[in-house]
Amino acid sequence: MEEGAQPRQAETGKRYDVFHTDCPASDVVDHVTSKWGIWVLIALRSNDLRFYELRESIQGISEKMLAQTLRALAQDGLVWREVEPTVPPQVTYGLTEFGGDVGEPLTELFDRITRRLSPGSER
Amino acid sequence: MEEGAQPRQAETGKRYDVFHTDCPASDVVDHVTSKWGIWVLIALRSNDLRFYELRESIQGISEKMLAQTLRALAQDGLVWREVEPTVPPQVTYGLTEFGGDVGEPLTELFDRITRRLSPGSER
DNA sequence: CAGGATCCTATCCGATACTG
DNA sequence: CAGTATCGGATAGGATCCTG
Repeated sequence: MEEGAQPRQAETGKRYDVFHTDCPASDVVDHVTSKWGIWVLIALRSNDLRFYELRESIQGISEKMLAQTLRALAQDGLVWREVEPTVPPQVTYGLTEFGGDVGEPLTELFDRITRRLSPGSER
Repeated sequence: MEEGAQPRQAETGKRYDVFHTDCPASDVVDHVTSKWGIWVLIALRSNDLRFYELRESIQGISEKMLAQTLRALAQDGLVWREVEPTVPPQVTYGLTEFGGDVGEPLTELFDRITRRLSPGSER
C-alpha cells in the first residue's frame, strides 16, 4: 500500500476498502505474523538452522508448532528445507530470497519496539 | 543472531536464546501482529479514522475485535483515542509517534509481500 | 455512533505417544 | 533427529443483543 495511496474514490458505498481478507497477500501476512512465524523468520535471518536448533532458539515453541509454522512458511515460499538422508536425519532450514525480503521489515519492527521499550539501555 | 537488540546474557546451556516470550517487547509484538492489529495500524497510517470508518476499512473485522484491538494498541501507546462528547458520540483514532514508527515496517512488510504475489500487475 | 456484555464455536496450541 | 497423530483444554474471535 503506497503511502498516501488510499483510493478513496469510487462512491460505490465502500469508501476505504483498502486491504481485505480476500487479498491473496493476507494469507501470507497471516502466516508471517502468526504467533511463531515472526520468530522463525527472525531466527533464520542470521543463520540457516536445523530443526532442533530452531526449537532451542525460540523459547517456548513446541515441536508441533515449529513444524507447523515451518510447513506454512515453506509453502508460502519464504523458507527452504533441505533434508540430508543421513542417520540420524538432518534437516536444515533457511530463508529464501523472498523470506529474507520479508524478514527485513520484521526485524526492523522488532528492533523498533525493543528500542522503544528499553530506553537508555539500548545502543 | 544478535541483531543488536538482544542482550544474549548467557543462559545456562542455552545457545541460541535470542528472543523469548518473556521479553517485554514480545507482548507488543503479539498485539501488533495479532490478527487485526497489523491492519488497524496500516489503516491508520494514511489517516486518522473514526470507529465506523475503521470497521468499514478493514473488511471482515467485527466490532468486538476492532474495539479489543484498539484497546490493546492504545494501551501499548501505539494509537491515541479522542472522544468528542457530541450526540451521537464521535471517537477518532490515530497513530502516536510510536505507532507510526511501528507502522512503517509493517507497511513495508505488506508491500513486499503484495509486490511479490502480484508480479507485474500492480493493484 | 461507539462500544460493552454474553454466548458460543473454531482454532490454536501444548502434552503425550508413536514412527522412520 | 525430525518429525506425525491424536486428544483435550485454553483462547481467539464472530454473532447477537443492549446501552449511553
